[in-house]
Amino acid sequence: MLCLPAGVARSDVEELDRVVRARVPLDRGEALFRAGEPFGHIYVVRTGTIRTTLPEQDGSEQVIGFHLPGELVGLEAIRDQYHRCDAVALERTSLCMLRFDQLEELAPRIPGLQRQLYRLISRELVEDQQHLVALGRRTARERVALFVHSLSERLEAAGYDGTELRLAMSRDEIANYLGLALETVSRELARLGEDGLLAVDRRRVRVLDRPALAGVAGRPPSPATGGSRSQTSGS
Amino acid sequence: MLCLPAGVARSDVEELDRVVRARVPLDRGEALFRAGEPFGHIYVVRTGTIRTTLPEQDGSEQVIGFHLPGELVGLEAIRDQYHRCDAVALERTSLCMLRFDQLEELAPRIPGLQRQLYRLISRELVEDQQHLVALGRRTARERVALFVHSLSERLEAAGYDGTELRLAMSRDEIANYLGLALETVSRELARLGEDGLLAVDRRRVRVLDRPALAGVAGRPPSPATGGSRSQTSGS
DNA sequence: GGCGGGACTTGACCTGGATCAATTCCGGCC
DNA sequence: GGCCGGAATTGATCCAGGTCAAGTCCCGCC
Repeated sequence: MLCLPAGVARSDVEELDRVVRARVPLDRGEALFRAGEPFGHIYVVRTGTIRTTLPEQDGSEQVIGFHLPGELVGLEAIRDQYHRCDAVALERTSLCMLRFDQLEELAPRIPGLQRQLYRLISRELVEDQQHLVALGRRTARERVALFVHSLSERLEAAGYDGTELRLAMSRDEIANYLGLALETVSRELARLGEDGLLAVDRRRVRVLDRPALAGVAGRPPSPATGGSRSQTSGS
Repeated sequence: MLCLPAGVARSDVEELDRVVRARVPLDRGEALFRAGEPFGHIYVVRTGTIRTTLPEQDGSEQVIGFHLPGELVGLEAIRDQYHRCDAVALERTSLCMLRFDQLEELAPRIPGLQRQLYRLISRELVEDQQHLVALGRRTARERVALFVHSLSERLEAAGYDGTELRLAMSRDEIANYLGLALETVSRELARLGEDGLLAVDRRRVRVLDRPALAGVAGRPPSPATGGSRSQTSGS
């Protein structure tokens, strides 16, 4: 039930509880924070999905990330002590809210907590980098495949079934995230369906051929972290 | 001369010196680390430029970032304890090499150091997010303008002249970074020159009209951190 | 100082995905 | 159960930028 559980001794639980100020429940569409608000807490998603967007000066928004259970939200604000993006719940979502100053003070004193915190931060960095790869010179098909594949992997990492996804986000939001038009996302999802990699029914997506999906996505084939090159299955 | 200087008391300098294992000098083209190598240190750029790239399975590489003086390199490796990108010097570069485990142990004990570390990490996150904005549905012109503008700002943050840039990276690397073809980068730089925003001479770029550049880049006009919307200057 | 080669520029053409425009579908509500 | 509205699909056209193809320039090296 804790938010940063790895390797934390039972005896430290009550100390941690001081930091975890609250379990924040949000309804679909509610904001966790908005760009410009002062920074004070970081958040861990427990259930649900948080979308972060960077407001553009022309009024539009760039979707920066979708945060799934176990992932952190709000780190970008540490630098300047105010939030630079909006964070909104895409569905009923529950989060842990951690006072950052207390966490900072407590983390070094609890074995494993500091390390766990660094790992989670690093994970966000890695997530952004995946995103960068998706946006840099890849075809629409590859982007969409990478998106679904990444969602699938992350849901599995959070203990969910990674083959049976219920997308919390609209086509429009996916398109924005991937740097595509929403029509293109729709078309490419349909095509991945026709090709037998996915079964797409509105926001319900079933991964039918994980290796082929990973192939199209341009991701290493498996949890096998070897160095061997391998072919993408050419549809 | 220190690498993480902000707010660190003089008396702690020698402790810090234990952590700073070495000043690493790299020649143009030399690697700081490669994807797959075990993680042990993080690095602070002192002078020069580091390029980080994520290897793709098809053998190509996605340029993830350019790291300028004062910026951190190697954070992505904390998560899995091995590096997932290549880091290479684009010119003669000098870095501080910090043993991460010692830094972890020391940081909480030196007032200001921990906070400074968090800030630098957060900065990397923010930098990646800028990059994401650049890649998400922007025109080639906007991307290139944003790139130059961001370089300019960061160089100024590092104490350099932000109007007189010497690009350490090739057109090809910029193109990869921005998700464009190198010919397009060349053309758009030329166009920004024709329009009087920049003076471009090979790798020498002078910023002639900063506000207009920021406008094209879609960035808020100035260091004025108000909330007021403002117009982009047309052409 | 001349030579070779990589980096950059410039031009012509072509295509992937954006844009515009209906149409369908589903889910909530009365 | 029928109606309404937002979300998604599907189709037709168009264009920004990719690709291909010459040049040109500069810099290091002999």
